Amino acid sequence: MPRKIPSVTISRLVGYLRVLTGLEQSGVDYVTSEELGAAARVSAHQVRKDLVHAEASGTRGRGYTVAILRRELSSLLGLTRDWNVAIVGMGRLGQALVDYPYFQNYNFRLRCGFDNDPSKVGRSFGALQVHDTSDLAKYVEELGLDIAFLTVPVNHAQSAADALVNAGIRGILNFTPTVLQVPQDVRVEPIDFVAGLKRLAYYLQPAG
Amino acid sequence: MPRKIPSVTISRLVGYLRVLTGLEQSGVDYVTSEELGAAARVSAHQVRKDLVHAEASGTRGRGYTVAILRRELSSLLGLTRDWNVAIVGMGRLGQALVDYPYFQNYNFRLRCGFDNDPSKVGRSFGALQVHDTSDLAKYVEELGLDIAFLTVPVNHAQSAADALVNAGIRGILNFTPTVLQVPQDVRVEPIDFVAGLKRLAYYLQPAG
DNA sequence: TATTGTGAACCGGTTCACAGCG
DNA sequence: CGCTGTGAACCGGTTCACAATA
Repeated sequence: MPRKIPSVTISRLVGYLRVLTGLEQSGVDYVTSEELGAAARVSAHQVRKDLVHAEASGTRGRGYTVAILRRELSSLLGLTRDWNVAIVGMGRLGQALVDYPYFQNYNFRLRCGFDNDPSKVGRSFGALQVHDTSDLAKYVEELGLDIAFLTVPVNHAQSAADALVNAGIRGILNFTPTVLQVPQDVRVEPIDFVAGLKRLAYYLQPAG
Repeated sequence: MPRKIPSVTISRLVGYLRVLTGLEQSGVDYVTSEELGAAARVSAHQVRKDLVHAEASGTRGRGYTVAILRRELSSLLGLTRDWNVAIVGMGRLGQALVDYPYFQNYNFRLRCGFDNDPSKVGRSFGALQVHDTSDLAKYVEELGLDIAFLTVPVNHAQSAADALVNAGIRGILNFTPTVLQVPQDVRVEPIDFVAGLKRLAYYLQPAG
């Protein structure tokens, strides 16, 4: 029974997993909470608490076994099964995401793109075929789409999100600078460049 | 004297600012904490506490004056002055950011790009000229660069960050899936697609 | 009367110190 | 002996109820 894990812990677990993947590729066998924390910029205390939360365990006196811990976190985070992904909005950003190289690992499968611009529908970008947004529900069914990258212009963001929800998509990676209004059973992860920039601006101020 | 504002509050203030900008463009004069909260998906209590933190104030019985509040938040967040921005790494993603339309508002000025690929140095993407990464310090000085978008391949991310820090950049919008190690006086805001996706995967699991 | 502003209570994550154990 | 695992203390943000006020 997976106890409730704080969302901020989930974020950090994602970070640890990345470090572990690197370590495993480098042939490292064991990590201590100290080392893992240094790489992820988190205290060793925090690392241990997080890992207990995740029901992962190490060896006292030696540390955590990289391979085992990596597998445990992968599984906890749901990264052992395939996830079918679509790009909604094939503008500049959507196109750039088509061959963004870091999705390949981790079983995220880019299945298709959507756009409502007739000049794009039917085309392909790289290996990715573009369908008409009005056929969303059909392809969600056909390809078993789980997740959408939302890369439409801001003013279409909410209506596109509504369409996604109606089509049965439950996970949205929201690249538009908006707060989407979605039902509770739909999860939105914001990827907000503009918000990030504004936060930077605040902290760069002399008195920030 | 600006008291210490929690970083999570800063993030929400950025959200309120966005809503306020929209409201002002729609010609709305007043907002209540209730309305502002609904739009930003935050409780009205929270909105009020945050705004007190930000030393912004409203009118009892009526709400907050949109124009005033917008100005107060803009100023608090450091968005009244210009910020000079460079793109470091002119790959697919860097190129897509060149004409990402939502930076234009808010006084963020894209000044130039950097790359170490000779075939890109000297070229322009849109209006953006690309310089050699080894000339970073020179252009930081010359153009008064404040902020860098880091869009290089992962394996170059840390060394590029080091170069940025040495050149005097104090704010980095980190688009690479890595945790950068930087001095305390440098601020990094992560924009991490892959981490976002992994979080989605976790929450989309049946028992997530 | 409607809505802000705030002190107090609450809650939950973080830190700490140390016990547990290989 | 070294490092994990954990109960307890701490701290800070969130929630709440209500007083203040336009």
